[in-house]
Amino acid sequence: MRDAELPDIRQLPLFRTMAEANFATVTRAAYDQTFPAQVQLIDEGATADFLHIVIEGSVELFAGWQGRETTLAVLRPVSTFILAACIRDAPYLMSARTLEKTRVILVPSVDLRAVFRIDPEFAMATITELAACYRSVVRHTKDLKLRSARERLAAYILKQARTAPNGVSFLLPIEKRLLASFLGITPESLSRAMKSLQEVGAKVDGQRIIITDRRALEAVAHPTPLIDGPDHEGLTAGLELPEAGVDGLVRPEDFALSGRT
Amino acid sequence: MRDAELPDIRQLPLFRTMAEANFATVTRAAYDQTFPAQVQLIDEGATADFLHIVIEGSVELFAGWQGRETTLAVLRPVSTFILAACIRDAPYLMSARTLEKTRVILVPSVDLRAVFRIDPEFAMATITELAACYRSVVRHTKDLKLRSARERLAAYILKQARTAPNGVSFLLPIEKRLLASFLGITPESLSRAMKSLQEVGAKVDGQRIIITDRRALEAVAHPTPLIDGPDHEGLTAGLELPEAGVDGLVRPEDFALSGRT
DNA sequence: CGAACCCTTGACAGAAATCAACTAAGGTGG
DNA sequence: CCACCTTAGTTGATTTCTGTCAAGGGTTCG
Repeated sequence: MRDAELPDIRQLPLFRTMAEANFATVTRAAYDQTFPAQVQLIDEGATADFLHIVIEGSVELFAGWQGRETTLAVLRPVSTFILAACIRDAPYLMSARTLEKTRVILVPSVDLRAVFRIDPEFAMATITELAACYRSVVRHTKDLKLRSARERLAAYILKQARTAPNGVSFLLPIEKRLLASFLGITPESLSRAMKSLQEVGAKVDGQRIIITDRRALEAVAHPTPLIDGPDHEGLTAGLELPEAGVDGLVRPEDFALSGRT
Repeated sequence: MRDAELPDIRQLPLFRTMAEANFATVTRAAYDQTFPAQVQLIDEGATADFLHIVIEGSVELFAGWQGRETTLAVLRPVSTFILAACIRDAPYLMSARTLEKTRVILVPSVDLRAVFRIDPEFAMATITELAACYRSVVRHTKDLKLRSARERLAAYILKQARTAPNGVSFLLPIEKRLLASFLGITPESLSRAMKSLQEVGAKVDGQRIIITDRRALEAVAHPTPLIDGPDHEGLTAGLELPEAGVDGLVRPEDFALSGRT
């Protein structure tokens, strides 16, 4: 694989602390591949041969059953996925596909398993990473079981807004149909939920969301770190969002709506 | 703590492989406590000071939000819980309460964290355990997002039946209201779902379920290891069920119904 | 025996899915 | 450059599913 992204990977919590020699071992055997959009990287049910690391682009993790499909996470650089399946040498529970042109590093899971047997630092990092993944799914499950669709959407909007520089306006980092699937509803239901939240305190204009009444939204979502996660933790569904206003300044156009309403 | 259960704990996958000295360290600092039914052991949001191990009885893991509540798992001996929170030294995402008279070992999480830094075998076992927990929650989430309430119930029944010695009849290992909460529905909805499955192939008589048409049930549930888990893996909601016919023999009364239908 | 509590059932309300039609935006190829 | 096609998103009408509220039967336990 090419070396240009090694420093990025090395900086991941998972790889940051391991011995240099072991990092070399793992990455030497790894593949570096770039895929176009809508390529299925992983088939649910297949055996886990590679740990995947998203370097550029974005990847959807989803699962299907009886013709239905649901997305479980959307990953952006730089993050790893399907670590658990690699560890257990078990079938993937989720499929993965690229959402856009995406660069992925593939680390053979055999190498991975070999290394965290001999590198305590890496083992430690793996434990921490897995615990974080686990907690993330638990929160998602709580979200699904305790909140209604509208409440989930409100919470999602507040969560996204918190990461926005101005805290008020942001662009949806993923397509609405994908967001719907992540929230566990149909696109139609999402559309209606959005509409109903407009009357509450979230203006919607295409990809742009503008919070007009945070209090009112919070009265719907009742955000809590025990479901929505602490501020410093990344969400699974599209944080690190590409966004207008990334420079931290609030721009006039962040509040401007385009023609249609 | 008393020593009588040390061998049981030692046999847990999590502790089986670690060095004897380290096992001694961990258990020496541990508490052994017995609680009556309906005692809340853990408060969601509190910081994780102890890894818990159920020795006798059963424990419900649940979470609440805005007056609502949902159960995320029911644990029976011998199993550990809230490992992830202990590792990350983070607030518990779930509360826990005893469902009956229950004996629990409490291992201080500081000791735990100290030991898996110095014991590679224990670190390895922790990784494996966490990966299993993660996969279990992912399956639960898929169940929730991909199947309807009736389909989830059918799948649950088939799963339970597979673990029964005769494969056809078994006793619900948990109260129906608890099962409802685990499946993410109200007790009323569960009751109706049960009724509707009776016409399909699952006779219900109080706690006893008898499968009268496996094929028909499977046509509803479409069971798959990618959601329901492989045969050898334990379910989170009440496997290792206390059950008539545990000796492996099929008894006539397993098929008998009591008076009312 | 009474008081809870679990479970069930019925009637109803609300939430979300489905089916269908329509708009808008983006890309393609003539 | 424009006609055409595809796809995301919206909206409306309707059905299906699930929750809520209320009541009653049965059981357990003090």
